[in-house]
Amino acid sequence: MTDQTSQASDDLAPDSRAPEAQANGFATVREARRNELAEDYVELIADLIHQYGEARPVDIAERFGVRAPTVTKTLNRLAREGLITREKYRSVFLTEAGRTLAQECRRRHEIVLRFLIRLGLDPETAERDAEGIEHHVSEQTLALFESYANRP
Amino acid sequence: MTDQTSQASDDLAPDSRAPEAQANGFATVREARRNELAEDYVELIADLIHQYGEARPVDIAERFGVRAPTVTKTLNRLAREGLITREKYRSVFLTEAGRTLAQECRRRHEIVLRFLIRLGLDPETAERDAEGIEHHVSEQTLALFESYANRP
DNA sequence: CCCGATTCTTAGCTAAGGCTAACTTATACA
DNA sequence: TGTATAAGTTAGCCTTAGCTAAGAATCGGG
Repeated sequence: MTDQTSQASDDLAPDSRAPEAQANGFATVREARRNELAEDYVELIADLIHQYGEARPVDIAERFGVRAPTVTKTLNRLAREGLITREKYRSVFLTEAGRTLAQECRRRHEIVLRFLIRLGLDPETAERDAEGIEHHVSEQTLALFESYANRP
Repeated sequence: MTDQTSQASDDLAPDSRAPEAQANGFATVREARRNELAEDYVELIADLIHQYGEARPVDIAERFGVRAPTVTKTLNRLAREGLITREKYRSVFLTEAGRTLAQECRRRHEIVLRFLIRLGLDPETAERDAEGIEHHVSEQTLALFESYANRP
């Protein structure tokens, strides 16, 4: 197995970072992936409380398009992680940590969404893509998105 | 529980789509999340073959920063799904489907990366963010990214 | 006030994606 | 050519995130 990188005129320039750097990158992505669902949940819970005054599992299930037991299980995890508080058979509340996280998520979501729309995307597609993208943008990227969206 | 949306002057405009539309959005995101790892693998395998002439599990493990048995297991899944072929204790090859997917991924990756760099991001952060973002951009967004990156 | 409908939880299944420990195969070099 | 080392696999564990089926709690209208 010989390294063709050093001598190659690589037409497509595949990822040229050292394996370790690349591994760190994937570690970041894996970490982000692990938090995505929690972030989606707190964001939605904040929205529901804002809209309806409370966040009920049944509404969470409907909005996410999953079944009730899935929601129960995930809410238990979020409670374990200190993002929400709850009592059996009652609706859900955010802890201070949960509220903070929700605000961060909302902020990122807004910036990504406004950016995509400003770029020329239709609002529906923008909303869909923002949902996926928001968990994977660094602060640096976010800053660039924001200034693009705010530009005259 | 009363709907405050209709009468509300919502300062932050939380997601105002109908629950069903929102559920479809999340279904899209969940679907994307399910394919992310497979896409990362075929993309890396293609890179390794391009760089070294073959893709060995040990190198895949190093680049992803995971252990060998994890790679074995995932490769088995990819083989089951028809994206790669392999024989025990040998390196990995892409099927036609795998090669096609790898090309798609590479294309998306390139466009997102060039876009982020063009936007002003430093190359390392751009690479990291691209890894996360590339799985969540629609064709429409990709087209906009591309024309932004290609603009004079 | 109570009974049916709704909501929520529990139990138990699947599959993915991590891990370690232990085993097998391949490789390379003395 | 034999054998130590490197590479790959297997077995078995954990967690997460889905699901269905079935049971428990809550709520509202008579």
